[in-house]
Amino acid sequence: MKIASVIVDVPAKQTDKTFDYLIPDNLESVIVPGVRVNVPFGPRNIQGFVTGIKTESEFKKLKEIAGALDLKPVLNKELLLLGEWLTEHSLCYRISAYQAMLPAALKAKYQKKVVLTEGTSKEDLEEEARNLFSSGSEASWETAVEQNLVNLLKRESDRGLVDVVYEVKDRVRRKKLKHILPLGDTDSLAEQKERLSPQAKAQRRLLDFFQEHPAPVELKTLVANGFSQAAVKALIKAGILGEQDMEVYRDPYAGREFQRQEPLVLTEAQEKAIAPILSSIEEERHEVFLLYGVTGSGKTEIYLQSIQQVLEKGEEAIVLVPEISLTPQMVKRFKERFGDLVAVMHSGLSAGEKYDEWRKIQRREVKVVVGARSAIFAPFKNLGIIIIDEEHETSYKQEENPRYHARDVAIHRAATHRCPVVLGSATPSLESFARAQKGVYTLLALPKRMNEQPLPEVEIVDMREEMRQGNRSMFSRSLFEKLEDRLAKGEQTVLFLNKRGHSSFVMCRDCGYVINCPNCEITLTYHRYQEQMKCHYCGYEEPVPVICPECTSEHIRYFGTGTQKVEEELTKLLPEARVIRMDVDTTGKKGSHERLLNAFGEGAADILLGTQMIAKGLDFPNITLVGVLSADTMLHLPDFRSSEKTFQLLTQVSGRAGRHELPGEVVIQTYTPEHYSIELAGTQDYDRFYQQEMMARKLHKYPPFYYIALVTVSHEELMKAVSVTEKITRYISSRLSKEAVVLGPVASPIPRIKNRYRYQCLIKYKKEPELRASLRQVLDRYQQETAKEGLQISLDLNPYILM
DNA sequence: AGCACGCCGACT
DNA sequence: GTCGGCGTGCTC
Repeated sequence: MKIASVIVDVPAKQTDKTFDYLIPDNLESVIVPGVRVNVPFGPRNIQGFVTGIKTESEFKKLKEIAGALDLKPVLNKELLLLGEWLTEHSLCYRISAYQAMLPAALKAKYQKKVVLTEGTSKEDLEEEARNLFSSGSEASWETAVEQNLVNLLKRESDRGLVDVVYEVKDRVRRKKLKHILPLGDTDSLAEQKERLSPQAKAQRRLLDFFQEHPAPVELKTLVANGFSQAAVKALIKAGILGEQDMEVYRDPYAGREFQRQEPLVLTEAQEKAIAPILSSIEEERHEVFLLYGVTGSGKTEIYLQSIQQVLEKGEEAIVLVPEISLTPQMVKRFKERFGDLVAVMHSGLSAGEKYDEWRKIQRREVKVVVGARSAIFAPFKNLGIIIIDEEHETSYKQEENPRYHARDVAIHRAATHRCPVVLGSATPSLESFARAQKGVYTLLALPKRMNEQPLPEVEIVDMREEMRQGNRSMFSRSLFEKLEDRLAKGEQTVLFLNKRGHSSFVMCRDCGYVINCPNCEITLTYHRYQEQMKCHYCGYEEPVPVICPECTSEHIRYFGTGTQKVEEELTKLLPEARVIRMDVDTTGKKGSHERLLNAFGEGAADILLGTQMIAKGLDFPNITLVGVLSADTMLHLPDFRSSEKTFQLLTQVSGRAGRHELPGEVVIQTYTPEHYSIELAGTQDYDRFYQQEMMARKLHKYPPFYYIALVTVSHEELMKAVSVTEKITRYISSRLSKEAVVLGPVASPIPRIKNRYRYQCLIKYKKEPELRASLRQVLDRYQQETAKEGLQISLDLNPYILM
């Protein structure tokens, strides 16, 4: 008998290994590595992934696999290996790695139920237990617990009257639609038609139709074409037509017409940049390219034509974009070029839609996937290229287990497939640019905009000076004048602010009391719309205070500026201006993001006001002014990348202006105009910024000169968190070389979240082959306390958020 | 992670 | 003498 090795769906240290199961005869052909199975595990049934087949096991009392969930493996050989690599690389459990690689719809749902045993009727049970089974022979375990019947049921179970069963359910709902099809061939249809009663005109017409199209047709389509349901029903009853539920894909882009677009003629600069990529594709050589091109320099066309080449070779392509629902224009360009060969995967899709897109890939029905981070795991078999657009974006790093960076996964996969990776950006991450400088990546530069338009003129306004001149408004005089000017000319403006809500916090003017979250060490944010104070970390909400809780003063003031407040201010100052506001609050609903953007593109508003999310992708000819209300809000975050992020964001936002015929202008308002990331964003001088920032990183021993790893320990008791972090810090220090720097224990920048104290230890290192093993040791050492005493230890090799 | 098993104190 | 509390260790 054959034996399968299975990774079970229990994310825990002790179960992070394979378990062996016998393969029952009837499943022998189905059970291959990569299929999901149901297996008995202790007293319950759970899901697992088959990772290997063998004929012998050290374990003697093997159980049998209960069932297979797939007929075709959901993980191919490459992805199974990639999962192992990911486990090693990010120090997570293997099951977590595999689950991260699949759409959420393929995750198991568990249900615990009580069922009457065969031959038992509910009258046999004790009275209290009977009404539990009022609606049949089974009841959910949850309601049994609610009704306090657990003990009773245990007795009944001992008497053999009930059983407790564990059900593993697939979440997948394949969408099915009723289709109508002729049961006989065309000739028999003609025959049947003759036999119909002469009055049955409609039925005759229907048969005419099917004689011409002998394929299944959706009932809805028939009705839409003027056939009546009655006629269809009659023919089904007569046994001439049949109905069948057929699986269809949910298509998020259904009904959208994409006009076929042919490749554009490349500029000389583009030709020069694409040549090495094409030859790498041709020679099946793995190489990483950094495509460094200013906004509007035509990177996308290079992506498109590289993919074209890959498709001609019969291979496949993955394109990662930061968060695709944000860039409908990007999707459009891919669909226009490659039509139905494109699958799209992003967070705006429902679980079912994501699953359907994933299936198209699995069934080889598409050749290109355009998607956010997790699309890097697309189950293609012949990858010919991987493209990561806006390579510097932090959303490529997953901030929960497995904590992977899509760039690393991309390079790993591309190496196995011997194909190129193209990292594109106008403001590359320091890490990538440094690698390109060192020759690890190949640098391809597109220094000019395609239309030869100069980059927009940037004015940096010192808001301290405005204040001194008596301007207390949130708009500098210069920005306000320009706003009025655009309004008069009928041109559009984008105003950018990186904060949501109304005002960031509420403070008492008499005693200085600031309202904090009771569970987290963080100030509550005022949300005007719901008149609530909200915590962005734990979701805690409370009404806005009327009097100060500390000193009962009534002088409560709102500080900081949010998008809502700017909007109000705008309507006050420029009542005739039509404003569209875009932030998490107004784009929460599916599709609203795209709707708002389209409305702006069609000229439904003069001013687009928004947060981060409007920084990229929007490309409208009528935008001639971009205003950044406060450039320094993120500069002061406790994060060594804050300068880099500020520079990238400002450059990105500035690029929104004047992309077409009309020249653009940018106004950046700041309280620290002398800071190099703001000053150099003003002149759009990436190279000088790179030099400056590299010096700072070298000095403080940060990436790309050093790698970093972060250990965060959290516990309800402060002392426990501190002492564990201290022990860990000491242990790690003892295991590393003298070159490594171990900082800690220190309180996290957010020292308490959801009533848990947080301490951390930061490790900076260049080469420490022992580090991963040591960190695993740490997890092992504290495993019991993690399981029982509510201790949490999180490890992040290459963290992007140091909080 | 669940869950059973087992050992201890409080009770019909 | 039994019920139910939680600590311990296993799940192929």
